[in-house]
Amino acid sequence: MPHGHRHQWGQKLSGCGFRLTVGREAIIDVLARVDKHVSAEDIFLALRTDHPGIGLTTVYRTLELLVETGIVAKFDFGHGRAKYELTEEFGRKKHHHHLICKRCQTIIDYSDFMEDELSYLRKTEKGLAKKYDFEIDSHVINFYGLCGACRAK
Amino acid sequence: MPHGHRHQWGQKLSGCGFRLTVGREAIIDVLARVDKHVSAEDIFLALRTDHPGIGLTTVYRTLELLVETGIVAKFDFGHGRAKYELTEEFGRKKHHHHLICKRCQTIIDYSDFMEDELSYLRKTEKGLAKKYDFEIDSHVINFYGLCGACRAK
DNA sequence: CTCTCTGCAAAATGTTTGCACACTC
DNA sequence: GAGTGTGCAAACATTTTGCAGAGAG
Repeated sequence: MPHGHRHQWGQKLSGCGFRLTVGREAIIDVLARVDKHVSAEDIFLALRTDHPGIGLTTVYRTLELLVETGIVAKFDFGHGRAKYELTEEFGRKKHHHHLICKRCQTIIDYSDFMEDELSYLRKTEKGLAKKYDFEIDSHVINFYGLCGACRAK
Repeated sequence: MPHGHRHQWGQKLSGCGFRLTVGREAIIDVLARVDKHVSAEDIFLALRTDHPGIGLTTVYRTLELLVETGIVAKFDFGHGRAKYELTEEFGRKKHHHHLICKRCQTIIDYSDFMEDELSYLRKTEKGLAKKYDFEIDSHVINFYGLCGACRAK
């Protein structure tokens, strides 16, 4: 099932003049398996079992490459470490946004209410692009607050 | 003119059991003067002339305190350093969002199109709060892309 | 006078870089 | 075989912490 995607990113990488290496494949595999935001270290640790040879440096360098080529998206939630996940085009996960608990720092991904978002975004992006001469290609929407568990305390 | 605000945050701080020190006042003054996102180091450097005694450590500790008490908002745009600015309640700046250039990392604040946003947010926040048992108190909306100058190159 | 706040230096954290060797194409 | 990719160690940048002394209430 993931083979369609695998070929996709393989083509993308070699199409951009980058080589398909064992390390890169393993890193993308981890991202595809976990299906949530992970840090570079998360990936590094996940690789320890099957690919103990891959160093943290390679993980960082590969992630940078994947972000450049649009295979991976990088997020910074302000908790000290960057998080990464496959983009909509290359992963299984559909477009989503974040609910971030200020206390326990849990991040909930949601894909609800996207119809409302769509109409708002279309108008806003169009207006902003025109007014500020800015070509918008992506957006991040985060809601901050307290999750139920933290409020209960 | 800034005195109304000054008293506001002074009361907030002492009300929370924190002391009003020269350093804290100077740091909030910088934030009030610059009226844009600044890093801890930006503040530290801005203080070098009038308050050379204030160390970077104090800036960090004060900012943490101000974020806790809701006087300052902390942003992380993923460019390595956190940025701070006075919250809507304590600063002159009204509610805004960000346009971030992926190439030159310029951040444009905009306050346009807020009417469209308001209706979208009201619906979405309400729906999310209910579905995920989450008490939302703030949000961040960032648009990423290329500014006119970078596109011209 | 008490207790918080502060500067300094050092530590901790996350990420990047230099270099020689390894592997892909 | 040519040239990109990699591991390791060291460098780097930002932020945090320990401690003794200074300052606010």
